[in-house]
Amino acid sequence: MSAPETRMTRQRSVILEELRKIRSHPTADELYGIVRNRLPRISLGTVYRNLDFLVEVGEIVRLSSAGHAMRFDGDISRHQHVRCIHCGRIADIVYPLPAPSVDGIQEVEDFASIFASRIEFDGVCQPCAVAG
Amino acid sequence: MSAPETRMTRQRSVILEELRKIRSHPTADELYGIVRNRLPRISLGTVYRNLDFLVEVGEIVRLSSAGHAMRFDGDISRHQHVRCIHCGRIADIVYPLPAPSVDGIQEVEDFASIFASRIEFDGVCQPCAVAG
DNA sequence: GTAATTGCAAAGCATTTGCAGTAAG
DNA sequence: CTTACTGCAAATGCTTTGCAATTAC
Repeated sequence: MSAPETRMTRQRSVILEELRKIRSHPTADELYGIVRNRLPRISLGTVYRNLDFLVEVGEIVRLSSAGHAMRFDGDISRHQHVRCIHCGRIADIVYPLPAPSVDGIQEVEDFASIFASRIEFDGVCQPCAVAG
Repeated sequence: MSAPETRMTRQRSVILEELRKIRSHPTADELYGIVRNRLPRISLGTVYRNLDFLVEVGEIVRLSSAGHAMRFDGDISRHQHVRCIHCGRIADIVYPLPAPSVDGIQEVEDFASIFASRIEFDGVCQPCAVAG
């Protein structure tokens, strides 16, 4: 039982290409709209399946937005994000401190391992601030 | 148009009481199950509405679990969380570094303000580690 | 050729909402 | 009394999934 082979379909390459081209951290549905300009018959399910696949193999990053739709980032370099608490829009942020190391942790109950950390910021984006 | 008055209903007080009593960062549905032991006729909608209200007034904290169900914390003291990437379980963590200050931020496009930050950790909880 | 992947449509879940009835103050 | 809040059930929104038809390799 070796790992199944993977195929670079047109859909997959266009999704990856478009996600890398833009900087807006789109939702699956937004990316679906963008990709449909080039592949009018693609389905939303295919977009979701390919985003899952691309996250799995580390080509893109899935951004956790609490309660809101997930967003995706084609830029896998180390950086942090600010999320607008009103509309969910996400922007990149350059934060000068190093990512918190897992070494400093003092107390955790019932966890076997901790291997990643992330700093997240909350804010209000310009359009939402103007809209009140 | 003054702010509407608020009423301390039995449902609201039991929800808050039970959430403060446990340390498991339950989902709305899990808390619904717990609260139903004392209020068998309560509805899930009421649990959601009260959790929203309690978050709004700052009595409890809503924890953003990416894509998964939201979890709630009756402990509003400053602490961080580890989330199990397999089952979503959340544990408290005592992290010694100060929360990142918003002052150090160097670059943000299109954001009017940034006012909160949070460190999150990913891990694998004991039960999931054992389960493989 | 074979099986990974697709499009489509239906299903799944967490959460929200409309409404008539209930109860807190 | 007044109106915030409740239970119920239906609706919403995002994401996943089953299946027969494609298509990459």
